[in-house]
Amino acid sequence: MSLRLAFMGSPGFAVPALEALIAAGHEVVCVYSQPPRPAGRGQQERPTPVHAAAAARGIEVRTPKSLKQAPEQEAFAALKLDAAIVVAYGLILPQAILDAPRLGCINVHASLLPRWRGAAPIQRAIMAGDRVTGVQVMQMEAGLDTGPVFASAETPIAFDDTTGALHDRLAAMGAKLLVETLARIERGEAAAAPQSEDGVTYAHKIEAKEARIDWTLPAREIDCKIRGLSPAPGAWFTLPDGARAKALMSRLGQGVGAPGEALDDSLLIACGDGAVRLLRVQREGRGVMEAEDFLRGTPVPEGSVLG
RNA sequence: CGCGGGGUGGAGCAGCCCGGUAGCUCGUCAGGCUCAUAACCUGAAGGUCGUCAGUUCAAAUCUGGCCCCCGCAC
Repeated sequence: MSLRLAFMGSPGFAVPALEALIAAGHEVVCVYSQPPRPAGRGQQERPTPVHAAAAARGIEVRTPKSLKQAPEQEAFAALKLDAAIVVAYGLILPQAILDAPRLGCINVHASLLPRWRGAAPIQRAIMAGDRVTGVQVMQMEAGLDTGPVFASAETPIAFDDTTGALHDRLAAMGAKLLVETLARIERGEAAAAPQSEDGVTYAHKIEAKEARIDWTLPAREIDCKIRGLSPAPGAWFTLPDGARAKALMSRLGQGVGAPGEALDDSLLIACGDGAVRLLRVQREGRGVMEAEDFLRGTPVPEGSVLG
């Protein structure tokens, strides 16, 4: 059995889902993704990861800036889909789009709803110190990640998890769960349960200014922020010489000192409460490296203070 | 052409401004010391200095092109 589908997604997180659908034998007739925009160093236009993956497989890619206009909605309806699979697409889907496919629009979301509805569920879960998270497959509604849930899968968040690691794990889990759930829906065996009305939280997009480390905060929070913002955008601070650096991995440590003060020669840094040991660091202009390597080029002796 | 930093033995860096026989920390290998060690001592191996071309008696160092990596902004 196979369904006639459109896939709507943009970042790397969505690529495994697209590939899994194809591998499962579904007919992905069209892929929607955010339009290429000048971005990054050099301001070159870059297609999204989903766009690139779809193009590489010869699938038609559409990149409308909005789906609110009638022509786009008509073009979508003309696909005569069984369902549209939406994974981190980044555009609001008007009711006309949600209603067009026979089975509606089905979404893969990287959190245990209703916790962390919104744009950055993986980062927010780690930053908040959650012990567990997961992926869910749900029926889309007009509201932001409010639809009833078909299926979910959980995974614990380890003390050394980063957004990067969790992202890859959840992307794979989501792809698998999506294919399994789609099969059940196809057989008419799937039931979607409404989300709880309690425990709703929103995973707001990560803003540049919150990536700076405030050493007066408790070590626990700083550790979670470092891992939650790793590898991108990366929690940053300033070195004694004024250069900027990112902390990509850390571990809670023990010690007391003025916020930002190095308590030994190995990047044990005092926070407002407790201390964190920085395990992976990147100085501006240089590559990411383990603390041991970093310190060989940029010593941070006990007593020096980070900003 | 958005702004900027960088490519030097396996790793991280210095040397470049003021051309002249490649340095530091670590790692590796061998030997020594030690009850023992990731500690200490001695010795060794290992580098076309990203790449192409130019200037020069001489280029890691000066000039130009190209490739790659990264920070900021977006």
